[in-house]
Amino acid sequence: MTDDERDFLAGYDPRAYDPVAVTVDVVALTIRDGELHVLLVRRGGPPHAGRWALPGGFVRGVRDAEDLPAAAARELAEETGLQAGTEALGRVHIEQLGTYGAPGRDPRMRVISVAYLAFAPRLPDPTAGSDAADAGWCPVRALGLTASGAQRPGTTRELAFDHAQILSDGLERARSKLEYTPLATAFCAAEFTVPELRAVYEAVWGEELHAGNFHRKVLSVPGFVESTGASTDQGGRRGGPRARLYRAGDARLLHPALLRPGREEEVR
Amino acid sequence: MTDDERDFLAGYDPRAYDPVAVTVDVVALTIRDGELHVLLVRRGGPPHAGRWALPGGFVRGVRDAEDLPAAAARELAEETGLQAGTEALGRVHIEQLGTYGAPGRDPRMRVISVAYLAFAPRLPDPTAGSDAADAGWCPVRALGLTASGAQRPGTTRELAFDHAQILSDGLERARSKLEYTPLATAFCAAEFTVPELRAVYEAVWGEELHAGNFHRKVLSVPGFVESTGASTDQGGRRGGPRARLYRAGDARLLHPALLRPGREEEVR
DNA sequence: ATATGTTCTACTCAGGTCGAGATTAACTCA
DNA sequence: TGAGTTAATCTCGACCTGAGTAGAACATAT
Repeated sequence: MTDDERDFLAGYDPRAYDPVAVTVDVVALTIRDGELHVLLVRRGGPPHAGRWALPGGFVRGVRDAEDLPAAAARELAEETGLQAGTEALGRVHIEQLGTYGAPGRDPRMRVISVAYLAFAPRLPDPTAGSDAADAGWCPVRALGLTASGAQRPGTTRELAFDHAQILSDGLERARSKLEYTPLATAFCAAEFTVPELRAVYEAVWGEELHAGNFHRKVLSVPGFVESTGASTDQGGRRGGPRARLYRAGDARLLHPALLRPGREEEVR
Repeated sequence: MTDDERDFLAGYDPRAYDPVAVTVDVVALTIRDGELHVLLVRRGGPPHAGRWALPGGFVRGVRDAEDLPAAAARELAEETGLQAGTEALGRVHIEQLGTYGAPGRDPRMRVISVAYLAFAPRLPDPTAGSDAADAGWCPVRALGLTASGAQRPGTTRELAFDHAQILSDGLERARSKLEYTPLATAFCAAEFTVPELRAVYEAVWGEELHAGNFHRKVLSVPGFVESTGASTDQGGRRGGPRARLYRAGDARLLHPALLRPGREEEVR
């Protein structure tokens, strides 16, 4: 049977072809207490029972056929207990991350996973209203991810399947997108201060930034933030003047970009 | 039936679940006669008979299970007549572009396509040795793509399915990657001159660059190119001194980046 | 109330990069 | 031989960056 004949058959009866399952997995990131967190669910049954995994599920193919971003939004809504169409879910930014389909990544069968990346302001705890056995926001730092996408040995929360690699790719994407898009505003409330925005960058990049230069650059990028004219009611927790309030501007790209410091170690 | 029960069944017998087919499509780009070209095949049968499409095919799921990048390389090799493992194919850069799975994008059934992007130096014409009815390198400019990814009405070569959108995404990825990676060297021969490298940037970006500034920036980026010490045998076609020869360096990221000019029109 | 420390915002300064143009040398073609 | 073309280098002003400083506003402790 040639490829053409096989493709022809598969075009009209996929059951005659090799069975492949498609899932959607979500890397949902948020910031809690100044630290970056990812949404994880604990697997109830085999394989990898008891391990933590990214929320996900099979794509509905024909009945209730849904687009891939819609499937990702549905998975996120199911795990976080947020109702679709809610204003809180509407502020969530969702984008495609990549597709993972290495043979053997799921021991049961051939599974191809389309991974999505979601950014959101602080979301509620997913303990209530979720159909997963256990779910929660986990500090990314506690997962012991290395630069190559593997987990350091001895990590308490071992991720299932190749989810450590997917999460690592998602983190790199998020760190990179903060540089040249106004994505950081998706982590903030509707109105925010420049120091709050700086805290987002510091949490995602994992390093402290120069407050003065950050302030100057954010305000100099056209369309990044726009002033509301108001200020915070009180000063900072440990003193300082009241910060001015801003909301997200209409720019989709930051120019000039806010580049990460310490990128001297070019990958060779 | 709840989602959990359905997932359980699908985990062990995918035929009990909604049928979804997975294909791999390839956006193969090369430069011929100073212009950017994409590899297209003409569809023999319905749907979209007679239209041009990106080369692609179904993923082998269980028998001869192959990884997604391997499937993309296989599709490219089949259409171009290049043998796998050849040195010419080894110089081809392949990366994942994105996954397209909107319901109805293929009228026959639910098809989810994982798109790959391939860059290569000038490859042979795919007329011989290919199993497709017709295949060839098409100038990207002739397809009349708009910024939003659609084709201008009246274009002679109308692309099948959502392949105009996929190609448009691939072009934007390629243009962007030239900025901060040494990808342009993948379009060149093993040894090349700075003007040849500049011609690659001009072909992909579609605009002329300042020769002097380009020269200075390429040589100032550490690890981008390294000198061979040799020069070309003859000067340019229409005169001029002999250009020095370089080969690709070991950098994976360009710092500082070579940004596109005229990006003032930030997307708002 | 006063003192002390913290934080937001604004400003300055040296160094580097960028775009645009000019210049010199090398080469082809008529 | 002369004209035109091109590679490679240099100059110059505008702009951006990181680092540091300074002042004003605010919370907290004494």
